[in-house]
Amino acid sequence: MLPIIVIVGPTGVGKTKLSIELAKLLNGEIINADSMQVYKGLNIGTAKVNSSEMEGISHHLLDICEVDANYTVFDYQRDCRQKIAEIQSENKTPIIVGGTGLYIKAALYNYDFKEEEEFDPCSDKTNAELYKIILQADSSSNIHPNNRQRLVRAYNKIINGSVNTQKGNSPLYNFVTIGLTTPRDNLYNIINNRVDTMITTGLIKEAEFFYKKGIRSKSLMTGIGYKELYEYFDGLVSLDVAVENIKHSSRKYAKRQDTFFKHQLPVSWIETNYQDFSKTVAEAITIIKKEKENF
RNA sequence: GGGGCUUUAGCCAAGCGGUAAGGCGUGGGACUGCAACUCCCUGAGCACCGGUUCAAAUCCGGUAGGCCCCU
Repeated sequence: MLPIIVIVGPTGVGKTKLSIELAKLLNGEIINADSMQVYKGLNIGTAKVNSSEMEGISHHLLDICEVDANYTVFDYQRDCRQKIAEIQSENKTPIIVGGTGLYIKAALYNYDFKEEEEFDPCSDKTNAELYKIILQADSSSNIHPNNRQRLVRAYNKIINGSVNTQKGNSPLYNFVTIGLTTPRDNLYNIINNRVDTMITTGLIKEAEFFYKKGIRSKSLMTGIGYKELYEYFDGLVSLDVAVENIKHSSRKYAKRQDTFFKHQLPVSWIETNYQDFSKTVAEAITIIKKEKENF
């Protein structure tokens, strides 16, 4: 049996295309690992695969919740593990594809999440106070004292009785991680052009549909492409500025993805060959075969 | 031809005699519940030449570029 195949890389490098080619060659089924593509209706802005591009390959964890749902890593970990089990029980190869590093890592490694009863936003505590409490509970914590979001999270873990003294770095599955990459300037060009294309192919309408319904859920207010257009609809910026902001957010996002994958996952990198994509596929196959021997 | 204003990092910009704020971008990094999130780190010696002063981006003179007004 083949190991699980994981395909990562910044937005726009060709992960989707590679995943489908590999699925065809390796009897695979694809599991989405993109935190925004789980939402129904966010299609253009998230560059979601459409049914004709799927070429008959089964895709999982796409469109599994409404835009106003509050889907998190906790849910993803559970759902992804379940899909892995299902696919493997049919003797097929799970191919996890996506840009959300945390989701992938939480699914594949021993990350422990517990169902939590209450969430304390800590509005009565300063960062310094939270930091102090966290250090007392876990002296190895490396959360920065300015990172309120993480401090509040860690504090809640403590009051829920699940102190993270252990770093989750033990993989629970056999898997190969293939990272697609391309030089930074090229990536930025691709991103900029892709945003222009999204705009001309209906991103504004897609976002406006939810805006008019008055929906300001997490997905729309944090998803790149949507949050910037909401500012435009709100009359805060011009359309041109909004589009520039989308490009800018996308570039920064791609950079953060690079950093995460480079340091948080055991990635074998391949530079995408845009002239002859079959060479990219062949390289991926070579890596997978080599890994298979090691198992 | 005459007069006034202006010139600080890739961009915006503070500084008004005592040894260059800040923002943006860029690059690097962190990462167990908003992760397309959140957070951290990262640069110049002040257009050029000369002068005054213990000390000049800051004052004076000249040169060059920019902006504006007059003839």
